[in-house]
Amino acid sequence: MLKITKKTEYALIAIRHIEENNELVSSKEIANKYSIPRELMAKTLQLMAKAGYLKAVKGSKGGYKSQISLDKISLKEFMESIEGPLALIDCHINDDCSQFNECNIKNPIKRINNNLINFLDNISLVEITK
Amino acid sequence: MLKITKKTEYALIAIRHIEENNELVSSKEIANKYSIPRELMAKTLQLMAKAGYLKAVKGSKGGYKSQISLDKISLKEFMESIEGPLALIDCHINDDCSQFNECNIKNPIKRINNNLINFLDNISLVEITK
DNA sequence: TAATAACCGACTAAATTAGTCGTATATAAA
DNA sequence: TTTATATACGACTAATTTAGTCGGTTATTA
Repeated sequence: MLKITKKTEYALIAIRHIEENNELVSSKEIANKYSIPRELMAKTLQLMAKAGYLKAVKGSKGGYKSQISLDKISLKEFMESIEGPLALIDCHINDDCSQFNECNIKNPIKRINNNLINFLDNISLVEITK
Repeated sequence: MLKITKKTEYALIAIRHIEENNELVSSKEIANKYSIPRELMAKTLQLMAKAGYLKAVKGSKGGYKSQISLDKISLKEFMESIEGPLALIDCHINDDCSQFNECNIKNPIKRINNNLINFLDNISLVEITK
């Protein structure tokens, strides 16, 4: 419960590593260094490139470099671009909960959810490098 | 990611319902009203009774009643008594992560995790009734 | 042209979460 | 004293989500 996924974890490890390297860094290199399955690391980096956080360079000697300022990105934004919208329970994303009408906690949970999102939105990615 | 479980959700629904009823309330009654599987609701209520939040009364005409003041319990405390210790990633609970030595985000994540726990510890269960 | 790296989708495996079932015990009422 | 109904509890199955793998393509360097 309340866990972050490995994908997100790997993404954070990668973004910190890349940020601390001026050179191009390959997925293989990161996977090796942190004992992360190669394919999974590769896929995650591709997601991050797609989201605009990284610049990808193909071919031999290729790899990734950072394309962002960590202090401009919130943890919330970063996580959502990797995993999709965050919500404590699903009815906050898709309104199709059959129990919805009777549910006596939807409003309180909604409120707490918003506060949580806000909490994550106030944490900048720079925090990861400290 | 970052979801709360149905068990926790059902527990919150139940605690609010019970709190707003002076009489004994049975698991069946709650399960019916909120379209929750009976057995699951029953099990969850048993957990809550074990944790001391509810008083259980056996037998026909039996059920549960509240044994706490919601404002005395934090969301963190409540969730943990139902689901066990909260942590964004497992290495914060059991120290046996094989990637631990190389991990470059363990400290930042630990910090963020503590802040999150703190956030939940500052929300009282009364919030659920508002 | 060989080696290497990003790219991408489909797939399988593992783990967690959700829900079920059977059986025992306690209590109230017919 | 029997029947109905409630909690108690552990073992089990089903469903969903998360983690990881595989095969093939494209781009670049040497």
